[in-house]
Amino acid sequence: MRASERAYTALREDIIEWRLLPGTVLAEVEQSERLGVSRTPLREALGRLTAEGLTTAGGRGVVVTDISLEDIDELFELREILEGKAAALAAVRGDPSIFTRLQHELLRAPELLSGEDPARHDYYALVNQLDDALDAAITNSYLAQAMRSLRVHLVRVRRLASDDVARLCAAAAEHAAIAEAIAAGNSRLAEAATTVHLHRSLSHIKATHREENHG
Amino acid sequence: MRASERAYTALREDIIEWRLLPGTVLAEVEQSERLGVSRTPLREALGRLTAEGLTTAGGRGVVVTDISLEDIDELFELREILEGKAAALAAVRGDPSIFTRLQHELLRAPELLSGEDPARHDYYALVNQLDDALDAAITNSYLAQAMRSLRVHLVRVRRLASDDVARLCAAAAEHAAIAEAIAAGNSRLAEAATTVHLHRSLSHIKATHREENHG
DNA sequence: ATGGAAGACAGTGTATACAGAGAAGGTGAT
DNA sequence: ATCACCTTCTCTGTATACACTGTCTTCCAT
Repeated sequence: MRASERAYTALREDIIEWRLLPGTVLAEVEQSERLGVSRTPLREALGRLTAEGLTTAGGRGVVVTDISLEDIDELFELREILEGKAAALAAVRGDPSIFTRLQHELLRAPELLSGEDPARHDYYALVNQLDDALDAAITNSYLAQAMRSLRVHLVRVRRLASDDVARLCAAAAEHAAIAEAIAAGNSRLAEAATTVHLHRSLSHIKATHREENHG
Repeated sequence: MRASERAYTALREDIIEWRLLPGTVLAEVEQSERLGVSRTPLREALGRLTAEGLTTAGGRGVVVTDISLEDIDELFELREILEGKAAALAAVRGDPSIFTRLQHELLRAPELLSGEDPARHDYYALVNQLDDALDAAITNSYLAQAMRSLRVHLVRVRRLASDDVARLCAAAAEHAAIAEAIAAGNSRLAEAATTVHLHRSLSHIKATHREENHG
């Protein structure tokens, strides 16, 4: 694996997992020594992170981007636009059998969550399958690219919320509803189901965020 | 100005103006010598171009991205999603007086086009003002960023179409209609006017593109 | 004549050295 | 004591040298 790739992956993980907090300055010599790569591949990694919006190159050095509550609102506003339309397009263009299968698997998600995996690996893999199926069904690389770039920030926000089993079960049911609507070819229902899901996710995130601030 | 910035700007111009055609391989040594910069800043420029989608880093070297007719359809599909919603949001959140002023200036656009500027500089500056006003009005940096990244590709496509005065006058009238709807606070009308405008633009581009292929 | 292997070459990926700019701290003068 | 200026240091931006990988060509053997 290339050194720049390693540096990029490591820094991205550190930012998403909130080990590198917003406002942290990523000095080139410091980070290159920490990650065991030279400055050149590190600069490439920082460039990619800045292009994704995880860092900003304003003035002196590269700084980890902050995510405020207003940012989360804006993030979900765009998410609703993109994913709502994507679900509608998938309902028209997608292969129903794929989404029917995903719907049934999502309805069995509570079984996955009762397992002892603290990282909920199987659960998130299943949700990623739905995302991938959406990307493939819409047959629009620009839209898919826009959604991919948003998901990076979303994962970062998600780490702020408490992933309790109750919410994840509810989210799986909402995902199943989206898959069902797509499989049925009902674009308006698919878009509506996506809107509902995103609003519930946002409410959950905000609620847990408020709790943390008051705790 | 930094060398990497110069290289980025020059390459970007060359790609947008179709001086570097799709499929061209941008070898590092070759381009660094041509642009008079070292390989290091050139690599940074290529990285930014690749992040924007103007080039791809697949396998051997960096290659200028191709734009097919299907790509244009996908591009405008996403554009309609983003700009339609942006117009609707601007109608709710924007300052009406700004868009009223832009509406009136756009209605006088035919005067600008009757001038002898072959680059239509004043005209495009006015259209850019509308884009900037939209960006500011929506108060959503993620949506604004998504639209900005699309506009790069749009400018590239626009260079394919013949910018005849008739079409530009019609486009100005359509822009004025969008501004009017935003100023009136009518979000549904603003979105509809945007949809109409984009469909007409797309039809025009496709028509001229067909002509060129048959000519 | 054809296939395979080896060497040369081209081109990227990485490291390091050097230069310039900006900030911080200290010192002198008022 | 405070302010201004100068020095110095640290950091980024750039250039260049080196290494490695993949490919193409050529030569030898069958």
